[in-house]
Amino acid sequence: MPELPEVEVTRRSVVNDITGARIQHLQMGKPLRWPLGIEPQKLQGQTVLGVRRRGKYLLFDLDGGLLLVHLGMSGSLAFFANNAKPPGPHDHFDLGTDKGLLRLHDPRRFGAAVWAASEQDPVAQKLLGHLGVEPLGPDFNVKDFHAGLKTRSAPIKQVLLAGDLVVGVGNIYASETLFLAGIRPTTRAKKISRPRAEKLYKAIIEVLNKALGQGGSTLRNFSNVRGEAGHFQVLANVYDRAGQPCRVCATPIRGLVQGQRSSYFCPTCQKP
DNA sequence: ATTCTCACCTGCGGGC
DNA sequence: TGCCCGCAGGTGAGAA
Repeated sequence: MPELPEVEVTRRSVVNDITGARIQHLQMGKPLRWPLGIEPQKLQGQTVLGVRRRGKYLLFDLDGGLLLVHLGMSGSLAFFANNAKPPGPHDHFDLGTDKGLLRLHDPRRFGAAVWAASEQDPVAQKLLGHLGVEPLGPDFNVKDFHAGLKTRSAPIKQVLLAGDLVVGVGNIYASETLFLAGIRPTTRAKKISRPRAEKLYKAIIEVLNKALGQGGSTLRNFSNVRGEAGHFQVLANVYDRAGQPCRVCATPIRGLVQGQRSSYFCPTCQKP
């Protein structure tokens, strides 16, 4: 489910609720992708200092360490200021605090909550160390982006998804940004010229910001911590629109599979 | 070093 | 109605 916009929407919707909260209890459900890595009771009494985002990870800064949360494919967070229901069969991580209960709901359990002493902790570095630049941050620039593309022979769609050049672009927004840039998903990254790299660079920023403004995309069940869905999906130009007419030129959108992930493109608007 | 494939897990929609 | 299949917003590990 969640790509950068959804994770950032989640962060923004929870940061005021959780910042300053003192952890009172922690309850785990079924195992998630990775173990928490600490005895849950050792988090009791710690205070949440803030919530940051790195790629698709949420970083809860505690006064005694760091809690990394990933939403996987089907995860979402909910915050209950009071009277939360008991955890359901897909609620696998409950963080009870004096300000309310933060709950990770994740049917497929590809998500995770991982404790690390700090960002330099090997546990954190294993997850964050290889991540590329933040596309909505000050370090994202055309020059470095194009230089990075030049070193990769893989199809551009898969380079975007890999997250080691630029983070946060997942399966929906990869197809959408490539449509906006007029580049086919199969185009080899190193073949992309500087002008086209610049179009793609701008498209990434534009698409992610637009999705943020729509509260993200809700295909099945994504919502922010107040249970509100996103609306970007209805604005998608190509994602999940195989066979439907391109919104620009009416050519039927094509679908294909790359690296076991579906891609979508307009054969007229997007050039190899 | 980079690229590719697999694995993890559950639910849902489509076709028969 | 019910079963089976394929597919779903991610990503680390291991192989090639």
